[in-house]
Amino acid sequence: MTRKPPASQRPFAAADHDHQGCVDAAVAAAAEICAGRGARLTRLRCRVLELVWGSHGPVGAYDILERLGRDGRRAAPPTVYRALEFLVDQGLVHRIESRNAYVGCPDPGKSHVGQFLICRVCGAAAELDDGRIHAAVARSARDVGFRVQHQTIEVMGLCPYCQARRADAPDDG
Amino acid sequence: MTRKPPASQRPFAAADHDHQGCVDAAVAAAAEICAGRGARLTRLRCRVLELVWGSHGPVGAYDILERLGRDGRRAAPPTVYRALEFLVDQGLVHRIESRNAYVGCPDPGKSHVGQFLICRVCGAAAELDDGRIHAAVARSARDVGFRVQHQTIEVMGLCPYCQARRADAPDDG
DNA sequence: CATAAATTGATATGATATATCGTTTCACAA
DNA sequence: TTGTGAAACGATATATCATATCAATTTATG
Repeated sequence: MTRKPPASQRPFAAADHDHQGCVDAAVAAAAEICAGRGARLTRLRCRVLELVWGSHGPVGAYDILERLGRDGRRAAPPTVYRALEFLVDQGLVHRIESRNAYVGCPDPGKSHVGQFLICRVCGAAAELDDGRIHAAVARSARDVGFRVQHQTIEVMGLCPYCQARRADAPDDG
Repeated sequence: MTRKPPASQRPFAAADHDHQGCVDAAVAAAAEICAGRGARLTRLRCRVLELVWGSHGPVGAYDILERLGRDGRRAAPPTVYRALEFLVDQGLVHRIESRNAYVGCPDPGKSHVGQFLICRVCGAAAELDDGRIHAAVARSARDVGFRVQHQTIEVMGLCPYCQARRADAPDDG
């Protein structure tokens, strides 16, 4: 379907990548998934998905609201939150709890509970789906008799590009 | 210092435990830690710590605010948030990102980045400090060139007691 | 005591999220 | 085509969580 390597091999996008391609791919994948489920990816929901994909970092609901307004579309908070709820339910978007924000899922057909690496400098997020992490959490929980329903794993730090940039200009901190 | 087993062996408290003992122990540990650091555990901060320890579950800042008010103490949001900031900085309290709430650290002398198991039914939280989880996350991040600064790991599910209770009355869901 | 620093009080506001109800759109059947 | 019910959306109001700012008070210390 695509010539790109799988998500696991390109967790962070380069600064000069073709981002419109990311948006288009996300919309196409979403359309296919929703069609297969009888879920309705309406114009509004599709537009919100595009806006979530405005960058590779988590985007706040009110940022999306403001950008919808720029479209000329009148919108209030519930409009955005309902669209986001739909997208999250369909696994097309993930909520980043530690940021109160939302990020597109790069592989919505597959992983629905991932781990997120978020760069403190550029804000980019990468989604991993590492079975070892999942298993380590599951095992540790089981050891204490806890039944896991959902894992929230969000890691803050520096992405490879921003590490390199910092090395170029070490006076920044 | 104490005859209780270590935190790793009692992650969830039984419903009928002596909770005042938990509060007293938390305050005593906090006093000792702050004294050792020259940090000031003022009356206000100590009271907020007690209120965070009002239960074993995460407590919202505005719940604390309301309870401070019941003391007869006039308080505004910044008062509570500043006290919480101090307590979090000292490692006496942790913020639960997925709940926008705060929970006491059961072992503040030791672990400062843990993993949290939170029961959806009773709200109780258990703090783990499992090196295997930490290591799995660190390794996975390193594999993609990400430099980890902070891990947020919050797991929702059912604690042992609520699992047992649900088994007793399976018609609840 | 005098002073500076830390802490707390008080007011205002920003940021995130949901409850509720009326209207529009859509799928589908008659 | 049109009627119908369900889903989606618009609109208003309000709830919930958090911080900026500056004044007053308390504390450590010379």
